[in-house]
Amino acid sequence: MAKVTRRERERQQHRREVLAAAQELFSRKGFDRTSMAEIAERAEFAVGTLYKFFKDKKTLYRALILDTVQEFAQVLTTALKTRGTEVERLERYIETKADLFVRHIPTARLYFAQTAGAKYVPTAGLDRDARAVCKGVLDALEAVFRAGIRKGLFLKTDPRMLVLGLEGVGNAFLDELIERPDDFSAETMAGMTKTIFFERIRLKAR
Amino acid sequence: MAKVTRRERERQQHRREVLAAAQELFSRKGFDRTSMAEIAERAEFAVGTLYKFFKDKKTLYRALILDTVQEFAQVLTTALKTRGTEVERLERYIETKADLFVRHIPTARLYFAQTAGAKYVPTAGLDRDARAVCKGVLDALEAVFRAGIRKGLFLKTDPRMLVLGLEGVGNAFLDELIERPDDFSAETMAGMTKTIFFERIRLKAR
DNA sequence: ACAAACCGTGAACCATAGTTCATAAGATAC
DNA sequence: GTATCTTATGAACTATGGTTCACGGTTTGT
Repeated sequence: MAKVTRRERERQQHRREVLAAAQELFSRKGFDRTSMAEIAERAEFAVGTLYKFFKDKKTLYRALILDTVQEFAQVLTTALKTRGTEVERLERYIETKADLFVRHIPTARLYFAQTAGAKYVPTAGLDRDARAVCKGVLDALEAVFRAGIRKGLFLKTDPRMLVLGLEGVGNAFLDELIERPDDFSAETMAGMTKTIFFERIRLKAR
Repeated sequence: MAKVTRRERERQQHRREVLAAAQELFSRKGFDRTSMAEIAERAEFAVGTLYKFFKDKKTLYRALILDTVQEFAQVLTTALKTRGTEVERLERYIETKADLFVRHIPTARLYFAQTAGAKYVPTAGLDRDARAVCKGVLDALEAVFRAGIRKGLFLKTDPRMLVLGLEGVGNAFLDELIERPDDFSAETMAGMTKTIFFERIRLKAR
């Protein structure tokens, strides 16, 4: 008998189905406005079944967030570690992020909920280790800026400020992209981010 | 008998006290996680009393948001309408906003909840006219960019993009400022916003 | 001084939604 | 084929929190 039996495989499959349903609902309506009954209905299970997979609602949410965040963080840090100058690496980060977000909008919303919007989301405080993963990405970003500053590529400032700034512009555009996906392309958004952050917006000197 | 009797004055005072309590709680914990009982306790009234002032919880929240948002919008649009080049006006906007936000942190959180974080806040949809007020500020901002572009001060792009970008950077810094007010001053934050947005971050050409 | 109007009270009411559990259905093992 | 173990079910239970309302105290007007 194989270690991974059909039973176990199906169980895991069902678990994933629950997570998928939860992802759709949580990302659209947030933690408090999504009920276990809704998740159950969407996943085509009874409420009680959800509790076979997850101890309670918070645990389900946490599991979902952690999955989501880890997956994204993985891709983003990889993008940051590619070869090239610091500017090129940051540009790759921006493009990758834009691409990733348009392709996985519900996931992106949840990722946002943990990063940008975390303070206004009632679930802040449920996360802990998801937060640590997000911080990992920001730290990697900071390291790139730090290196760039050392090499004289960037203005000599607190790299944390640059991280904040880049994430600020980038997320603002991505948010727009997610909300109105038909108005602009991922490329436009990534391009604008790069322009604002690395080129001059203002044309004339004062 | 004066039109405004003592009774009416005190009633209005009590109403304001309720709003103040609600502001503190809503801004810290959000709509869903704040109970009427808590608001009542903090305002030193009985639950029933809250319903003498506001039809229900949503109405109370809406009233609060509208007050908050109008007050802020007023100050911000004024800042945008001062004399000077477009760049100067935007700079004044940035400084004013930073100053306003540090001085009124709970209010600022609520303002954010309506603008930046609105999508991840379960109360999205309660607002309507508050949203219109916020949009007014963004439109004024867009007009300034549009004028700047026409005069050749800024890159010839969609002014909406520039609005998004400026708000993105600015809010990212302000958020940091609100969360960790001791780490940085309002001036530093405003300065960084201006640097990123109007000057060059990158020093060398490619 | 009396009545009417007003304000504040908080226990009780009710709706919603998270959680449990006895039971049924199905799979696995022998 | 039967026994056993696993999984799924959803009605019932419970907790939480928004809302109501009958009441007591106080101010206002006559």
